[in-house]
Amino acid sequence: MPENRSSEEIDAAPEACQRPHAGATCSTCTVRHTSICDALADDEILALSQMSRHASYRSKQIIQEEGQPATEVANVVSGIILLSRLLAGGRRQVVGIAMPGDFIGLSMADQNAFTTTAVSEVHLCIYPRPRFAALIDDRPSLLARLHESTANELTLAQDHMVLLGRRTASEKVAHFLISLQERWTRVRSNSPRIDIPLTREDMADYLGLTLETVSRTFSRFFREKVLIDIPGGVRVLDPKRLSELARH
Amino acid sequence: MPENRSSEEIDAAPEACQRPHAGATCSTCTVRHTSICDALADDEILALSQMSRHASYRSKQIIQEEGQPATEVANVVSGIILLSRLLAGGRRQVVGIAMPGDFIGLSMADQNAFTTTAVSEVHLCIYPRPRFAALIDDRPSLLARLHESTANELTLAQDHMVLLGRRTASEKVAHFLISLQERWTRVRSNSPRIDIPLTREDMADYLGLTLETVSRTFSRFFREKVLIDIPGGVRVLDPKRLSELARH
DNA sequence: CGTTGGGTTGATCGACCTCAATAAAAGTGG
DNA sequence: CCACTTTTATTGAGGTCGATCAACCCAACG
Repeated sequence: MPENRSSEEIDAAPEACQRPHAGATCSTCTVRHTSICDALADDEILALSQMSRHASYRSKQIIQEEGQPATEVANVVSGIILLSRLLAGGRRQVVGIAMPGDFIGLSMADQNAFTTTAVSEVHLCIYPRPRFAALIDDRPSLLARLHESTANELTLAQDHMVLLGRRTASEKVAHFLISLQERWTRVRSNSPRIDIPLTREDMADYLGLTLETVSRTFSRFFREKVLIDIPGGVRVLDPKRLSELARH
Repeated sequence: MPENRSSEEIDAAPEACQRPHAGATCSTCTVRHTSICDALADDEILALSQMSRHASYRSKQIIQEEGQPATEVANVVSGIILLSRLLAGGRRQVVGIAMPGDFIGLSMADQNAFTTTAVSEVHLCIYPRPRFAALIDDRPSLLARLHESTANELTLAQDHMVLLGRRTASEKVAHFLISLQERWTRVRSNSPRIDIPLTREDMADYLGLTLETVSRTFSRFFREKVLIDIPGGVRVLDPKRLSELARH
């Protein structure tokens, strides 16, 4: 059974290393220019960094829970986070995957719209929501950036609706792998290697499938030499064939 | 065969009645306070109305096409619009339904992310994108309202992902009917009558089903006295049973 | 070592799709 | 207003993709 801890704010659990910090870290931040922070001038960054705290999460740890009051918002500094919703009968749908540079709490709603779960070691840069909201009111450029991110997220959501509603299992898996690869290249360099920190079940819940179907689809891709299995992910052998399978 | 006209901007076709107009209409606009215009003071409304034009569309008419440059944004004044994406093999996924008060072009992207199609007589209030963008830059309150709408749209998109990925056919249809009813009550008064201007195929493409499955599901709901068939829509006989079927 | 979480694979089942025929509406033009 | 076409809806028969149920493997770990 998973740990399944409840928390009314972004998790400040003993096992989640946290360090309030003042100032200097933003200048060395690895997502400084890929996150919404990029919209801010140096003096504004200072204001932001002064209200921030950092926290780490272990894999499988729940960060925020659906329906709970949202007291904080955060930037993902490293690691991968699943955004999911629960349904009657234990059914789960993963509605998004957050990666380094992504912002958690785009909508600035006062209730969490989804559960956030770490699927690898995760580092967050966390801001109190009221103070972040105040900063937004002051800084239209930050709001513009926030809106840009939200609009981008909406486009991704629409892509995913198409995937969930109208694609076959193998199209889903192939498409997932390609989009994961693209998102990795935005963080690291491009590579035929795709790291997959998600379990088969996580992927199934993202793709609207069962874990068995995901497993079978991977097996078939291995058998057909489209991919090879490597620890912690896959390596793409036949990128052309993979994108044909994804049918974009 | 449908008319299938191509258009690089919001349709100014001869059959789409259009009238540029100055000023006075906003004060009598039926969606004045349910649209993003609500964020604006009277003098700003004046500025907005001076850049606007109105246009009407007949049912089945394509308003904008996916991938085309987006030169205009618009408010829905009346009628219903489907936002859809096309996929290889003629597959279509409806990613959203716009109703009176909704804004088309939330993301302010320069390419249309989807095709917009009228499914009833539609009236739009249209603004040139560059001038609307300039107004946003001037007016943080408008940007805030735009962001709010986009965030709201994102939440709806996440709901829909759950529906597409994890609900059964009858849950999908029941859920669709309830959400349609809820959205109608935001425009009109609450009623057991639900107007459905969409065809079975439109609904199928929205719900990730085939039109036959949608038809069969309706037939079953009629047979089980959950709904009765009325011209142009349905009447809910057993609201309790309907929401059970939707399994919130 | 046993235990536990994750993965694979097989056998079977069923929800939904596909194909097809028919009916009912809704336009369209004489 | 009535034939005629076109669009939309219904219903059936049969097929299939992915789900379900279940057994087993493997690696990590206390």
